[in-house]
Amino acid sequence: MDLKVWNPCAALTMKQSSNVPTFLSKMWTLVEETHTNEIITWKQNGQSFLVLDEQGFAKEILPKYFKHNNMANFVRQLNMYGFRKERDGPVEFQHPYFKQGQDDLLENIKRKIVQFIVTLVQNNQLVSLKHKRPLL
Amino acid sequence: MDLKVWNPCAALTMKQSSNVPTFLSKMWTLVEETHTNEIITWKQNGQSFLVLDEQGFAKEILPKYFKHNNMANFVRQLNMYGFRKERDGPVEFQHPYFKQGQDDLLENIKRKIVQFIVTLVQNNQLVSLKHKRPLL
Amino acid sequence: MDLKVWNPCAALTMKQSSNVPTFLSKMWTLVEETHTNEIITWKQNGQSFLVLDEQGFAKEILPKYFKHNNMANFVRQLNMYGFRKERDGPVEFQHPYFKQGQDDLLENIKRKIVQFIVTLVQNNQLVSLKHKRPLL
DNA sequence: ACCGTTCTAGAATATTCGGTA
DNA sequence: TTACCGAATATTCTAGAACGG
Repeated sequence: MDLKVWNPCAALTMKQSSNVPTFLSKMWTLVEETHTNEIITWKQNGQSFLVLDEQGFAKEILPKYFKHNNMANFVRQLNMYGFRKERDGPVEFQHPYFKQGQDDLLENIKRKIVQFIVTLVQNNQLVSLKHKRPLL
Repeated sequence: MDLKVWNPCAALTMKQSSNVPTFLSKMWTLVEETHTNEIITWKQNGQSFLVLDEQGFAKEILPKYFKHNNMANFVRQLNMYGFRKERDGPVEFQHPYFKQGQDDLLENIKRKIVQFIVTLVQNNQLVSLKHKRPLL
Repeated sequence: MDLKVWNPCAALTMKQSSNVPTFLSKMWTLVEETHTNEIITWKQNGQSFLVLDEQGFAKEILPKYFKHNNMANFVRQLNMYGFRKERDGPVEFQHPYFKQGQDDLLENIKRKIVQFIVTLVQNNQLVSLKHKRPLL
């Protein structure tokens, strides 16, 4: 098996101290990066981002930020955070709170929770056993 | 072995992020296209569309939008969405919500569901086992 | 807009007239192909297959047999037919009836059906309305 | 308790083949 | 005969689930 060089410490342009999950701040950073615009970049209007070179993105960009080099894993995370893919066409994802130049919106993006737990919580059937309080 | 060139990435005039199925937005787009009016075009009143050159449509237009080049497949989709063919005359299809210049009507067109499931649901014999609720 | 070349008509070494689904016969054929052994090939024991060059497989092999060029779509089909991925290591999938040189075993591989329908059928709650018979 | 990685499955539409009214 | 439909597989996008950190 080949030797992969992980570099999860690529310089982030936004401070990691905020309450924004690591995935979101890393992803926002790598889309903002201008010297990789041939691979991944904002769409013209800055309302979504494009992956122009899926191969290069998976093998060169991803391992610089995450512990893997698979596009499928990246997409799984995108969906976990509510991003949607543009159908038919080049790889394009969007989220109402993921926009060019506005990293302050990222904190509005919430990671999805396991659905059957959400339902139970909504039905007041599930509480935190540790702190004895509702979860949502 | 023959080499077929599919190019399903023809530019769409509608946003794909809408809730309109891909087939409808693609089809509406290709009928609207003016530079292919010799092959497929709106009827004079804009209430239905005509396929003037079936061969050209199948072999040149279809593979630009879909992953096939068969007229029969296209017609199957039309029927799935409730389009009806005009008897007697050139190839002409119509649907009450498919009109020239009005892509906002497309969202009213509903795709048919597998019939035996529809019937069972109407008889209240089919529920989603996952969510414990009727499917329709 | 980019131009993609689909060639779903690559010569098959097994006759398509059998009752084996297209996906299985195509996949068995492309694994058997010796001139692409650098990209995809049988494991030494012939009990599973390896994808050695995922990038090349997705962009060069897949579109020669199927109407897409995405690894994810290929994996979805594999799972639909019951193939399992080998954890930890290079891309390796296996199925008890998918073995080197034995295309006669392929007919034992069954495609999965939507699960909630399977359950209903097993409970004798779902029949074909057309032919008035159980569906399985 | 939450996030990240991985593999598999759900669900809707799309393509194909063949049958029926 | 022709238009339409049934049903299975194929393609696409998203979610479930297990596990570890």
